[in-house]
Amino acid sequence: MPTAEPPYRRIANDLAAKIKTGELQPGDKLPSTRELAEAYGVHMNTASRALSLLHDRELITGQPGRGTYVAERPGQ
Amino acid sequence: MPTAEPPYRRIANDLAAKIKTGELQPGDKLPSTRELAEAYGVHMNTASRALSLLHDRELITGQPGRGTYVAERPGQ
Amino acid sequence: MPTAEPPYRRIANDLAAKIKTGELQPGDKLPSTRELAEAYGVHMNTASRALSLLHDRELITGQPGRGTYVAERPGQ
Amino acid sequence: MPTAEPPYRRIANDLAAKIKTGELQPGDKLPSTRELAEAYGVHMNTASRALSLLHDRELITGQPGRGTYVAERPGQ
DNA sequence: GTGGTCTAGACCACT
DNA sequence: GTGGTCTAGACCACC
Repeated sequence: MPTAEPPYRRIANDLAAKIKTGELQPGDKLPSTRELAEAYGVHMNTASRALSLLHDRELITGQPGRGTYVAERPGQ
Repeated sequence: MPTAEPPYRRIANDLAAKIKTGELQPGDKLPSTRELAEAYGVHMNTASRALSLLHDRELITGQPGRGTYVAERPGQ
Repeated sequence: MPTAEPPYRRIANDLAAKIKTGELQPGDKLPSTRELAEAYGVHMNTASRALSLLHDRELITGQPGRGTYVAERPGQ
Repeated sequence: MPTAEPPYRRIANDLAAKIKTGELQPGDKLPSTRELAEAYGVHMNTASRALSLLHDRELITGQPGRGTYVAERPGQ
């Protein structure tokens, strides 16, 4: 059995999918780290890592503490 | 004698070792922050920081108010 | 109103954004822990924790007593 | 130009090389996180990550806080 | 009960 | 001066 997806990737991929399908539109505000942690039932550190990953992929922008938003050209 | 390991890391590594050796099994509940603090003779803050480190390493999971548990795939 | 982002994360993300946008360049010196604490109106501990997060993300480098600097390859 | 090696990998590889060449023998005690951080001029978080990597590769064993040691059969 | 966070003030080691 | 850590005590939200 292959290694399962780590939680932070699961969350990141979930959000990425919502962006891809248009459920989350460019410019939309994402939940805060704390809200994500509660929503997905994980530790704040895990939620933070998920957001960090999306930031790296340039799917989201902004200062997460002041509000994280879906990038205007997600995936460039 | 060179500078020693700080207590919060000592505690974190101690728990990590117990997970690695199987003394703590995936799904097992860890002692509460307060219990850990008492067991190691440190302040709650210090014990909390140790647990935070293990969260980062994805060795443990759990959310506030529900306790802390050994991750299902510790170390991925 | 849902629970907000904790200050130490807000500060960390704020600094991370400045690095990402280039407002803070690789090699630049960051404000000291004490300066950050004053600037954001928080305790030194809180500012220190924010910097620790950025260390984990490899966005900043430096050792005790020498100041903190933007990493050469922020975000790898 | 290819992405440079992140510091924590550089340190991990450095230690791994010392184990491979026999400069560090099975059973030898490794420096503490703090000592490693000082020796390599990096943050404690970075040194900690390097040790964690070696632990994952089973090159080292033990509870790092109580002392980390070169594994008896490094690389298995 | 649980974990998470903040302030306050102190100490240490290194530059 | 710098960053890193610890204690002490408090508060919050969720179960």
